[in-house]
Amino acid sequence: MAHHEASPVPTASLRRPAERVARELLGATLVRRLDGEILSLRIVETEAYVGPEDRACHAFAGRRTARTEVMFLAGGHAYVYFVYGMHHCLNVVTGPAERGEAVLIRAGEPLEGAETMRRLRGLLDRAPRPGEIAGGPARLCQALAIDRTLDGVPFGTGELVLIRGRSIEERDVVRSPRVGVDYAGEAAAWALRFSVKGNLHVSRPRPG
DNA sequence: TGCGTGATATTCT
DNA sequence: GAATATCACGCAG
Repeated sequence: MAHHEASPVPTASLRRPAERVARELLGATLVRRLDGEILSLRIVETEAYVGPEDRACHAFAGRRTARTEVMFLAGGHAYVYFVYGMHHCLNVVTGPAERGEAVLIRAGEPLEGAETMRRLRGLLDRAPRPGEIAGGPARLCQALAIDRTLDGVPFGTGELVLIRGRSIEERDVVRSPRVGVDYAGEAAAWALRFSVKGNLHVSRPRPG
């Protein structure tokens, strides 16, 4: 048993700007409670979607639809969307209510419940390589059984919890452009992808 | 390197 | 309403 109590990421800290939250969530632990079992992973890669002025953000220009509605809740809620006909992606809503910004959780390093995550990923028959379980936003959701039923749930009170981790040193943080947002004009070049330098669980394409 | 796959947003009638 | 374009991806090959 660890000496220090596991302390949740304070909700107030999630109500700050997405760029800052994305940086600070590196090294934090994402906990998923699934049928009483605890699955957890250490967050090693995130992306900030900074709000109305960000063309890559689903809530660009304040666009408010059935899908994006939870992005306008106050920071600290989960925003889960479905894309490409088969994939889910998990975001942490950030900022104050009505802003429409979020942080995409892109990759994690399995901690507790790795066996169950392997099963959920269909990788029980062989030894997965680093990053194969949760290296990528859709893989991470599959490994943690996250889908739209979790859209809008608050972090910290049930199925999803964020736990503070040892903070990542500045020299170990890599900033690079976000993945798959070439359509977003000048925003495509903004360095809002954060990852832990050299970590093998970070998704492709590798930053840098 | 292609492409599945279906929800979503946008643009028509 | 309906047609169409697009997509914050992953895997096969």
